[in-house]
Amino acid sequence: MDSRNEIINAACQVFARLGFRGCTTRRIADAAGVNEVTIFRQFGSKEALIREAMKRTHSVDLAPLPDVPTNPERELTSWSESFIQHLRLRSSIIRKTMSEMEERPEMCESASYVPRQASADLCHYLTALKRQGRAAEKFDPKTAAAMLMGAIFADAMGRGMMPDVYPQPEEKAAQMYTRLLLKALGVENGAPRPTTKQTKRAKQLSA
Amino acid sequence: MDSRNEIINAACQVFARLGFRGCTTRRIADAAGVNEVTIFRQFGSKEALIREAMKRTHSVDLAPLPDVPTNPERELTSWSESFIQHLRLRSSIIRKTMSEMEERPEMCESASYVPRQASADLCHYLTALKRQGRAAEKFDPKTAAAMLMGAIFADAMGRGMMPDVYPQPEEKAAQMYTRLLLKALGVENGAPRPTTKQTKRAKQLSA
DNA sequence: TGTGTAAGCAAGTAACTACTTGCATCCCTC
DNA sequence: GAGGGATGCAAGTAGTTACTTGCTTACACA
Repeated sequence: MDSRNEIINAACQVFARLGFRGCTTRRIADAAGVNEVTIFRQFGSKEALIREAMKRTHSVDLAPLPDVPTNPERELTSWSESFIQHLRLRSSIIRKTMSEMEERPEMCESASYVPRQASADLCHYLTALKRQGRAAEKFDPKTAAAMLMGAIFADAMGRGMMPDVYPQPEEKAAQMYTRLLLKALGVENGAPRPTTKQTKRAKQLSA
Repeated sequence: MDSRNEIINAACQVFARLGFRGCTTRRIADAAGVNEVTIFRQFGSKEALIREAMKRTHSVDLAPLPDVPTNPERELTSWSESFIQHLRLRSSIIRKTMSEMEERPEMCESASYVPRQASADLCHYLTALKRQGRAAEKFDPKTAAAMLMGAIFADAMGRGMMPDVYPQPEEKAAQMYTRLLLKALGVENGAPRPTTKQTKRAKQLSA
């Protein structure tokens, strides 16, 4: 039962390098150190194998974002950093998947799980930030989330190809995007700004 | 000499749909309404044909951005809109190119021309904006440019796959990203804010 | 009217593709 | 030690791939 795992891992690697058409059963077998026939005995067909391999690579858990923001810059920065790292580690396979998706729409479901989850988490956090009255500017959480995630995604996909287009140093990029976003939202790192409701309470407290 | 053009166009279409490995000479010939042998007589090899086809698809001129900003919101929004439209029209071929690039690095040069140009134009504009003293916040032009372009790029690539993750309506997305960026930079649409140098002159003038 | 050039067509090459079959070998378990 | 399941190996199938060759047709130009 171990060869099964090795085959799936090998399939992931070869797929990331060469895409669906390029990852032939022979190449997968070579990479797995296994006879080509074993693949067909284990999975029935190349398509079934790739389906399993994709299911595995795309089921990942993201770093969580707190339900109640306390330090937006720190919390968002560390989320952004873990997200960009996730994308960078998988940039090859993500590129391949995005390119195959039109031809093989069944890949879409598993592949879109992570970005959907990330977007939902981020939107939820930004909405909480807004409700806390910490944002000086009006903004649409979905647009803001798409902006930050888009910047991170493009960086992870494009930096290898055009390093001079993206901010330096690479390790600070996620932080820089995050800070820029927080400025757009008018979020400072101090205590929540009073909302109209909170104002009375705040005044009473300070009196 | 006309069949040459039709072959190149067909090659672009088939490549956009199926990528390098999927765009077989037979399929290209069918799409061009031409005998397969003609391809080899005209271009010598499939690789040479694809090279020419890529050269053609990636040589595009972008909407210009003025050297001297006057109305940042209007100017940047219309630039963003033309950029996102450019990417949307070519999303299939861009996805394919990005996915093939690791395997065929020679594609990189022609494919990276447009985003490099766009980044340079945008950086130049944002730097001018800064020098004019119109930005209330300090910012790194390259980071800001990467952020806006990243948001636009991710939208153009990802909306088809996950429409609910991106801001609605689609036609306003570029504008929304642009506005968010301008807020991050602290740019208002009025006259340039005085810089320290300009302050004296401004005071003299107003006195 | 003759000539050159671009194209079509039919056929064929060698390599590769996913996938199958038959048989030998291993190791685990009863 | 016998049986069974997983694996390896050699061979083969039918289809596809890029690319070639030889011959024919069509049109343009002189």
